[in-house]
Amino acid sequence: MVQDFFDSVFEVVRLVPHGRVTSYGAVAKFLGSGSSARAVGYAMNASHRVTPAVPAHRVVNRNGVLSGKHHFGSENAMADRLQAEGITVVDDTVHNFRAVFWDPECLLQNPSP
DNA sequence: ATGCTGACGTCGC
DNA sequence: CGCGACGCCAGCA
Repeated sequence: MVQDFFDSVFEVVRLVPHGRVTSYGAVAKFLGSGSSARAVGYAMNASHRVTPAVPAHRVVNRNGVLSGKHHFGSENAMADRLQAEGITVVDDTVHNFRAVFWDPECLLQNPSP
């Protein structure tokens, strides 16, 4: 039993591999609530006050757009971090989004400790 | 105490 | 094909 929808989101986001990104809907769907993508996004809002720090910058919308980059203190902070991990970000949008996209369901197919 | 908004996604018309 | 409305959760005025 999950303690909170937020905690679940934080855990999944923290599981995102370095150099990979995921989408709100993917996390929401993984949690079992594909309709709560919005709640996932809002969870990110509270992620900054959670420890350990949640790599919210690795979470983008379905279009691969850095929807919440405005919430990172600096508008370039999110894109800069993604590029620092090897992710190409152009015009606040993740290039080759499909290539760097990481789905939490991957854990179910490749349970890596 | 109540209501609204907000980092999305999916379905319908 | 384009646009709108709905559903979800929590924080904040």
